[in-house]
Amino acid sequence: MAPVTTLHRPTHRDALVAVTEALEAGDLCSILGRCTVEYEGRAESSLGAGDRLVLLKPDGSALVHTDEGRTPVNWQPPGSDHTAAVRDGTLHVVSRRESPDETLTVAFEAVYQLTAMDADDDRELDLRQTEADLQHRIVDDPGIVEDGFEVVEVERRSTAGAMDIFGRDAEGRPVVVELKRRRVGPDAVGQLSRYVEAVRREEGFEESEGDVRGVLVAPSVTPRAEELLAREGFEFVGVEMD
Amino acid sequence: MAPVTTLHRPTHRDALVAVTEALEAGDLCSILGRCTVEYEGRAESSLGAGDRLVLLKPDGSALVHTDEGRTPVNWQPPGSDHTAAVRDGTLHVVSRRESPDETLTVAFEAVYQLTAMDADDDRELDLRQTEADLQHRIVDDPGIVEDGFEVVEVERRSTAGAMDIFGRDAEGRPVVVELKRRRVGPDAVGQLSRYVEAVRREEGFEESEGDVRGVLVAPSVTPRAEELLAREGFEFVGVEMD
DNA sequence: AGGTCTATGTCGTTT
DNA sequence: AAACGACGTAGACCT
Repeated sequence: MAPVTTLHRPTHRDALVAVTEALEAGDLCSILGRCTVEYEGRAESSLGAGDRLVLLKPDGSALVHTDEGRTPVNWQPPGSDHTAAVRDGTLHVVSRRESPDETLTVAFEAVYQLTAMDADDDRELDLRQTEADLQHRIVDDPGIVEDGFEVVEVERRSTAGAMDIFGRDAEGRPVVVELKRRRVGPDAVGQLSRYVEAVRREEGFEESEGDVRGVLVAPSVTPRAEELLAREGFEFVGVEMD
Repeated sequence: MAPVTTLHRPTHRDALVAVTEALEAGDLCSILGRCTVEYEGRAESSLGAGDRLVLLKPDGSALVHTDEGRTPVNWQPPGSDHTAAVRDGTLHVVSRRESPDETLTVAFEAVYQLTAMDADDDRELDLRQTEADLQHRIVDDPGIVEDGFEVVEVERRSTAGAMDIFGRDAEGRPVVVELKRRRVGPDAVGQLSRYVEAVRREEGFEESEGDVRGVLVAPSVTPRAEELLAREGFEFVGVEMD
């Protein structure tokens, strides 16, 4: 039934009790208040006082959201330990993790509202039009790459890593296929290049079945990527994602 | 003073009024409730019913958070248009944007709590230990790269893009420096490689001042990246970020 | 609006 | 735990 308990403009001491209980209970805890934020870990940051929403999750995530942006100004990843304390009469929320050693400290001047929700949520997101979907489509219909193309192996491993699709063209030449769900830049060409080079090094293809081909399959290419493709002698095949 | 107004278990019609007013007023709006979520745009997704926190920001961002993860299950970037409506007696929140055309639809079976905050926040995040900081450090003290190194140009542009630092070594040979604030993988070597190639192509360095050198400056390198560096004849210089 | 790159990227998967 | 790559990446900066 998802009980939700709310405190309005609680004293810092009452807020402390409520946060502690919410963390104990495994509740999703949302705090609206005026706060400063310090972070130290992989990098470090300071944020002056402002009105923000702080979200503490039972999995150890912490998020500090301002009134702008999709991305939190500050955060802590899942697996962190949240603790609350009152120091100098003000509420402090600290989230720590080790490896890497990182600490997020939120100091509230004022707490406007504190809410704890016992969230009931067992549904998982069903996401379509991913790169994996494109891979499956090509396995089902290799002609998407080109006439006569055959899939030999998916996620074939090499010293350069796993390539999306390894196959053969109509003449039996080895083909490395790199997939992207969106318009590709220079980085994707670099990736394809590393795989093709690895296949060339690892197997004596040149003499037996012809040189290794590289094919990039994506909705479109940027100009710089196109130039790189041409320079490396690779090809591009356009696909729609829907 | 950040007025915060809260509704507890409002009717869907009352929730509609409150959301609409909050969006009008430019408030940060947080909704706790049981909902399903549909997304269609660059990809598409469905999410079954569960208890979540939905955050609507005055800049047009929308976030749907479950009780797990740093990343929202679903979202809409800043610049989207939020609208609310009651259909079949239940509250629907829709966030749309064009270019790309994307729609997020949140349908509430139940609203546990609805909060609007007139957030006052003009402070910006001060972030340290970024790549830009490393760049400044090297401009101030080029010896970090190597003895006798001189910075010629920062963000020098080439047909392959802007390189972090372009300089000369003690013998006057051209050096392309690529910076990373953390341990680097194969992609960074590819980047360096593209810049070095561009410089080689664009200028007749080989004959006049010797071959173009490539140096990767970062805290550390992964094995695959190290192998690539060696193969391309590039060098690595280790730095601490603190 | 599109291209390119950084990020405390995060997240999943595999070694 | 480290490595590697995908992500509806987001965000910044530049053309």
